[in-house]
Amino acid sequence: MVKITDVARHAGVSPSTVSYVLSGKRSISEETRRRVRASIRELGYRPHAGARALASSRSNVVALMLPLRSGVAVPVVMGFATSVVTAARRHDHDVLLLTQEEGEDGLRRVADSALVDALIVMDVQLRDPRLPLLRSLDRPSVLIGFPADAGDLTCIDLDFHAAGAACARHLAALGHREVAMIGSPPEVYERETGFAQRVTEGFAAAVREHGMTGGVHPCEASADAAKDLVGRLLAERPGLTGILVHNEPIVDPVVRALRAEGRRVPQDVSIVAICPDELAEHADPPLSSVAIPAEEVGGRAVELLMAKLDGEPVPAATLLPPTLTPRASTAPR
Amino acid sequence: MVKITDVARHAGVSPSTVSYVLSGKRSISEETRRRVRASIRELGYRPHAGARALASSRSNVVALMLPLRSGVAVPVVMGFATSVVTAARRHDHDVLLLTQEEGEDGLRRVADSALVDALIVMDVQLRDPRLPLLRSLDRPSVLIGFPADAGDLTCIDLDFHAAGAACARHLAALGHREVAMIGSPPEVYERETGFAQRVTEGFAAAVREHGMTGGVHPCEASADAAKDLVGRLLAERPGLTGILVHNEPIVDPVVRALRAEGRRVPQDVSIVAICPDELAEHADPPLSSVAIPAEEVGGRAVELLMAKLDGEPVPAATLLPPTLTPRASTAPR
DNA sequence: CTGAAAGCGCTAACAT
DNA sequence: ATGTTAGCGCTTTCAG
Repeated sequence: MVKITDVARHAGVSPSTVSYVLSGKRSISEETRRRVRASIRELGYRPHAGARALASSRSNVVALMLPLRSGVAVPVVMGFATSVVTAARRHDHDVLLLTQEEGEDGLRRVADSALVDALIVMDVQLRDPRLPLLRSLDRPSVLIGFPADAGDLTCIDLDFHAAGAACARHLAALGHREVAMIGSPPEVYERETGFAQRVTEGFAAAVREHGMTGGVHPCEASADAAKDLVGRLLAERPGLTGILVHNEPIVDPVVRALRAEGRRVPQDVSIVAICPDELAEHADPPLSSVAIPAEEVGGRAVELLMAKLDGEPVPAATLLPPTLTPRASTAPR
Repeated sequence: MVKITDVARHAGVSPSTVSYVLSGKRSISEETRRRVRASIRELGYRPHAGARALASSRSNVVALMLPLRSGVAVPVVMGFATSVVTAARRHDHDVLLLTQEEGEDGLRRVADSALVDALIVMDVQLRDPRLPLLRSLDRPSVLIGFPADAGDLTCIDLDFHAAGAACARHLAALGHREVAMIGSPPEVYERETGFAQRVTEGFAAAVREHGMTGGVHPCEASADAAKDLVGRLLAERPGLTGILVHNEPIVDPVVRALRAEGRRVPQDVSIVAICPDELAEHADPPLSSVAIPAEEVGGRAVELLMAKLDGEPVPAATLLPPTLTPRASTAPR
């Protein structure tokens, strides 16, 4: 194994000079830098990560804890993970993968053993048991999602309130007056991640603001429940022409239920969804939708983390503005 | 930070004794072990990962390189990743996540810097540029998938030949005599991962063996191409009653095309697919299928790696037997 | 069964 | 602008 002393000897300098050439932490003459760089290349030198971590108390690794639980869309998680890795590499960091299953112990383990310098935690619940732990760690962290009481923890996520509002506004702009939102199962609004609640609020506020009528209807994630609900909605509100669906598994069933009731999409009823792009694109018809910008969330989360590692102040909350992509499921009334 | 000397002092022993209690590399009296363990717990001691790696030249971290490219099913990749992490933890190892994008340089970087002890590489191509590199590294690795020339590299994957055969056998057992396989796009058979080729061979062999008739038809991954091909097949072979589809994106389109031609599934034509369970379950009707056992592949890959790290010999090739799950898309002729 | 002590390879004062 | 050197915290001979 090639070590720093080998490089130093080969370049005719001291080990510290090699170290400084690498870190750029002090000025080096052009000539010396050139020689050292050449030696490094020639010998194929790679600093030993462990030695470096020991001496500098920086591992240049960040932990990323991902959820397994169904309920979180797999493509979203993957997109998020890859963008975190890519962004981390831009800052010369690597990513250690943890599963939600490891929980607080896992986070404590990698933090206390100095395996990682910082942590990113995805799928944060409203009352997440990991929060007190993260607060107690001496290492910076970023949460994806907003817990009930974030305190001074750094959080980032799609602005779900704005997403709900954007969907209502989209329907309003198309001339719809009577709308409805088909939401997540009731229990999701009670515990879980809180974003569901925010969508309903944003939707309701925008409905009011644009002088439309319509409320929010939680719905179990089964095709039968969707069919029932759609039937009921149509019966009770004959003038209904626009629906926001925020309940991934029943996006398709809702459309099918409408057709079964003799309504065409989008000619008779327009549908907007908050769901992964993949789902929206492959639906029949392709759905106008707001997607979770997984790539951007991941990238930004890393930027926040790096700023914190550098001791820079960062905003406690970052809300990413939603983007509504119009597709074939919405039309003017 | 609590260090080993703190624990040693607290327990009234030497640092090396603490180390040996932790590693179990030499016998310790019951009494001493008890005291040391108590001190460790009481002080909340965690060995510094970097220091440990430096002293022992073992980081207890394995690299996992995952593909981003579309074409590899996202849920399969995720299932694989989580099973690798879970299995690695059972062996007291952590997992460093790399993206395919990082390529050979990424692998070299983490290996040469001693960041990782071993590597798992997914989505291995027939002629993969990473193979020579992996061979040249002084660290053990396991490949998911079989390249054209594996040499003595350790590989593991579903036995795709057996999978193709199992599907043909399933149709034969149901009494089908005229069958066909709708395969991947032609270019997949030329380069790429080689497994596509193996499916066709297994299918063809079993068709012959069971005295059935039927060939393999590559197909572009578009609904139109699927429709064309189904139309042609039905026209040319009026007696056709069984189809194996090995082309994820067009599984649904094939079923729809059959219906458009007036054939019911499974009453008129039986369909078997080689695709992720998720897709098969949600199809209409749910598809009899062989899935890639992502969980098992991940777990076994880690076991192989750990064996290699321990200097134990392992088989160069591991082929996991396929499991065909009968669902609603196949019926007796 | 346990201790003492020599590094592992690198960084960061401290010098000059 | 560069060199010298004292650790970083742990494992592992070497001794007993």
